[in-house]
Amino acid sequence: MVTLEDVARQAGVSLATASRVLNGSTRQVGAALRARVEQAADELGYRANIAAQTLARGASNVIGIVVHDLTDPYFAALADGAMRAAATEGLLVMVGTTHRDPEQEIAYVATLNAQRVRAVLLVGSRVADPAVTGRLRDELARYQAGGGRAACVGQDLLGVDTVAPANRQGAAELARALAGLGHTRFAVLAGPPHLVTAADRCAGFVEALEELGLPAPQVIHGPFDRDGGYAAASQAGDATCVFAVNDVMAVGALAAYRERGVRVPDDVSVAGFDDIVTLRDHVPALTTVRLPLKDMGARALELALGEGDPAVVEQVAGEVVLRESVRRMT
Amino acid sequence: MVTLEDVARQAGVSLATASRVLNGSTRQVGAALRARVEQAADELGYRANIAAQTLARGASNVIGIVVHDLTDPYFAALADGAMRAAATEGLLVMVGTTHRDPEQEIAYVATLNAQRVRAVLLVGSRVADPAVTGRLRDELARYQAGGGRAACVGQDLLGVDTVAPANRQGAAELARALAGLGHTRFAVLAGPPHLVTAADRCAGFVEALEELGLPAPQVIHGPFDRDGGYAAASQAGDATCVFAVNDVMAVGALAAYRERGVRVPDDVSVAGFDDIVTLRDHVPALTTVRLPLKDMGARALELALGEGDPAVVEQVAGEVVLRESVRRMT
DNA sequence: ACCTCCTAGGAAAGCGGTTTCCAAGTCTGC
DNA sequence: GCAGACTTGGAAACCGCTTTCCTAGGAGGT
Repeated sequence: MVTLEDVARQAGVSLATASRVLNGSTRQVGAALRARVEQAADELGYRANIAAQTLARGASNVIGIVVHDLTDPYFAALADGAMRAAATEGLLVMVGTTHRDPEQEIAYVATLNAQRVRAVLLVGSRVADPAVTGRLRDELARYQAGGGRAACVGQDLLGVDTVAPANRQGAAELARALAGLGHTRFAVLAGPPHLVTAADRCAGFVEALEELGLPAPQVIHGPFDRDGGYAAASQAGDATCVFAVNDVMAVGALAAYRERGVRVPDDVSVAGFDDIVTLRDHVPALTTVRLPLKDMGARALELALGEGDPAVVEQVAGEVVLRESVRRMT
Repeated sequence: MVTLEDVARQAGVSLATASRVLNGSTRQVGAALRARVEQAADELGYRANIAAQTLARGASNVIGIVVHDLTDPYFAALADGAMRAAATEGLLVMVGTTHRDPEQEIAYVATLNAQRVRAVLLVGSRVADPAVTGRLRDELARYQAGGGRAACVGQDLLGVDTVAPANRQGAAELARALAGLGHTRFAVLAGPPHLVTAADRCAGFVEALEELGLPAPQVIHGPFDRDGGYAAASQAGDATCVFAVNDVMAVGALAAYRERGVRVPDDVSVAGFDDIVTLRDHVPALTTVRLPLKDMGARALELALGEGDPAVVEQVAGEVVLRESVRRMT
């Protein structure tokens, strides 16, 4: 590899001058030398060694994003939002996927700390296990002690800047909207009990029904993905309306009903949560709670990069979107 | 930040010993000292500075993946495959998205070169512009000259290891299958003419029809995404069967037809390409050409990491999957 | 006992940059 | 024409870690 020293030698200048010309500096360099250096760099095909720059400058230009699963469009949208924001700041992005293993998340924080990334974004639901959360907090604290910045999209459980979707309220509004259509017997495809996002959405829904004086819904737990929705739908009893705690599960549920000849929304109404863009052409169109995922990702990055000393928590409201997957009861 | 020197001092050993204990080495360290070092590191919350390690070792443990658009499930699947493979090798991943701008791709190669990443994966279609391709090749050559490894998922236009989906053959087989159902009047929602993947799929389809002695299809160009498919579908004439060069476009086309009251497959048959998993619950189920995207991503990483000196090109066959979005003509 | 060979530990030289600190030269203003 | 203030270029320290090279001590062989 060609180094800055090679360039300096070829241009007949000192290392310092070459560095100032090529890699930015407050200092001026005379036009003649500048030209010589630039030509030398070009001839030699010089590329600065960023590891060396990072070491010397004591600051890196990369950020880390940790998501649960990139192939889940929910995370893809959040990550994309954050990555666009990062790109406008001239930052590079390291992406880690945990495949929903909280231990992996902790490990990634450690690794990203070792990389001395400028900021790390933890994207995705927290889990309800205090031991795991505690260890993650410790790891984050260690990172922050070294000057690292962190933010989270999910729940405010880590003591860092957080973009928190209003899962409870969104689910509650959805419940009221569905109740407003005349439904009274509900089921919730609730996802895993330990996933806070799933639990919050479920709880918000259940509470709203209670406030409305409606019977408690049947709550069916299972995986948080398409197949989880598919499986859970098969266990739903005589509900007229089924709430899957995310869109991907809802699509699984719709598939299950379709296979069994249950018509949606005629026989049963189905609603999801998130308003995943890739699914907007689904038939029947999914009633859901829209979350501005890209904005949330971008906002999380802003927060992480920002100076705010006390961790800020931003609630993001969801918007109920009624579409054809639900019907009015007559 | 806590440095290795801090740890060494606290443990009362030399830097060398601390390094050997904490960051791996061929050399043995006595149990007593080892324990002291580990305890000191733990007490101080030491995390190795990877920038420094990279510099000292002259080799990094990160790879770069450049994709067009992470929110497109096609790229998400490919990237996920590659990332899983990377994880098993203990490699970290930097992801760059070009948003379909070839200049961005070139810029990323330069940046990843500067990062001295172990390998870079260029995921996604090449463009038919020789000037752009030439500049990208130059940048890759510069990277490889410094010992960098590269691979591509797409077309063999870069002189690097390549995983090449058999777009022409896949499209041709699809054409024969559709013709076998009795269709004779086709339209192709062909995507952008300069995108090689789109062009290949279109060409393979057109050629196969020609070989079958069928009339040439109507070819409609447009963007390579959902909205492109939507728009293009609106311009299709009296074809009984429409081939969208990727699934996402096909879904857009289906949406357009649905809105216009055109029934699929009764009034028109629609086929796509890729077999995107997220779309497998679409109604009507999409006829398509299945590509093993995750495997392709993983394979590309293997190739990039492998030693093979002459660049290897691996064709990946697609498999025609007939589903309900097409009908047999009677 | 004595010599050789191996081993564990430490000193120090890089890795490729950035940046401080100097020195020399160039402009000002009077 | 000269002191003083700016510029510009270079030497060298330093960023945090790895690794080579050296040394001293211990094990093993005879």
